[in-house]
Amino acid sequence: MSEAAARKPRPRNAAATKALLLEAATAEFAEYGFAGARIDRIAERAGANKRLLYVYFGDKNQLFDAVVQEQTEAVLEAAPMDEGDLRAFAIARFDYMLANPDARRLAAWRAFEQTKPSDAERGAFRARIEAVEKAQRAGRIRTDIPAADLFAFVLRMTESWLSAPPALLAAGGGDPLSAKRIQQHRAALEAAVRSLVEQP
Amino acid sequence: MSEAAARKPRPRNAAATKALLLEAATAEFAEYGFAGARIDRIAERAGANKRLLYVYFGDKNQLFDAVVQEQTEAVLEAAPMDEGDLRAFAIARFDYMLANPDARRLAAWRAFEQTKPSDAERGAFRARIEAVEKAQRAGRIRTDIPAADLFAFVLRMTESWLSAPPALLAAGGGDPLSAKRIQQHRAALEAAVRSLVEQP
DNA sequence: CATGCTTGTAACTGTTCAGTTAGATACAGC
DNA sequence: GCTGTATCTAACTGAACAGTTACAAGCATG
Repeated sequence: MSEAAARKPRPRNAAATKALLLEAATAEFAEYGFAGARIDRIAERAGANKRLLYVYFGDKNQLFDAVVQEQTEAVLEAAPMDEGDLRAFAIARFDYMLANPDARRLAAWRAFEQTKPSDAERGAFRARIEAVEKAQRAGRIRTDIPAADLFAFVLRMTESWLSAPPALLAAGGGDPLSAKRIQQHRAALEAAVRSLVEQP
Repeated sequence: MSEAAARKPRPRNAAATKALLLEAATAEFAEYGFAGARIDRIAERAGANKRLLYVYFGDKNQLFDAVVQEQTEAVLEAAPMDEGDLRAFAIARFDYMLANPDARRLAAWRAFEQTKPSDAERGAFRARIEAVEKAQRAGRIRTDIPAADLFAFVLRMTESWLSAPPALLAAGGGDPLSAKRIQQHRAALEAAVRSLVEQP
């Protein structure tokens, strides 16, 4: 019993433990991707026992799905697109990605891992494309490029700097991620999207 | 000896075997990423013995470096940028990525991987940025967006459709990767880059 | 204060993996 | 043909990994 007394079991709180595990998993998957992520490391990050991970989430795949779903919803909510305003959408998405590096990296990983998209995610994209189409019909933005293509361009442009190849960032002078440089790029993004979407 | 006769050892050709292994490794890393790639599967793909992989390339990390370096050089060569012509660059890069899915996936991987970029790669990016700056000074393209930012936008736009989130491609109607749709997007890319780079 | 369900832990298991060992076969120079 | 070196192979090894087992302790309800 001398040993047992030395242990310090964590206070019992299922919801809090589950949230800690999800948070730890988010960081782990963002850092290493799905294949590179380690279950033991996630449990350690969360300060929880590995077993609980299986109790709460099933297996590694389901845990990854849970992380992806939460992050996807957060990004979609953070960057809405009212009235097909691609410029506002781009800036909102850029700001969110700037504030949430894990979300940025998970988005990149997900593009790579090619998992089947959920109906909800597909629906969210469809709604955005339709909003762009509506703006086209209203004559607010150019019509010579299909709405889906226009949206795809803008989507990628929001990540152009923050997820640029390291070699590209290193090629320029100065610190590419200083607050000042980031603000400069943010202004560039706004100007670029404006030029891209306006009637030619 | 009865068994030995049944085996069919491959003809001896070090250079050919090495090339086969590199090709197989490229496909494997493109498909699964670094952590997901399997050494045994690479050897099997190449129809060569695993041991040779260690003889020719060292270990998994060095093999990955060899693949990345080869692919990086190929992409840089396929999409040059003469006179800071971003439009021609974008189309050339798009066409190359269209014809080389492995290169596309490896580029996506490299974009967010944290490894230190090589001097050669950094130099290649620097040369491209300088070409854009030169075009700016010559008054051929807009100057209100820094050359590096402009280049980063165009770089990403070349991958917007081919590496779009699956949910986005699935949201549109029809087959997003049919030859006809691809050509439509190619034209959209050309128009988009033109609008983006011209003097506002 | 007993019973049963929830939350937690440590130690274990079977498998898969990168990397190694020991040795066989082709081929070039003598 | 004999010998040494380069090329190739199958079988092995130790570590790492996802997932499991067996059990302990808290906590609510009678």
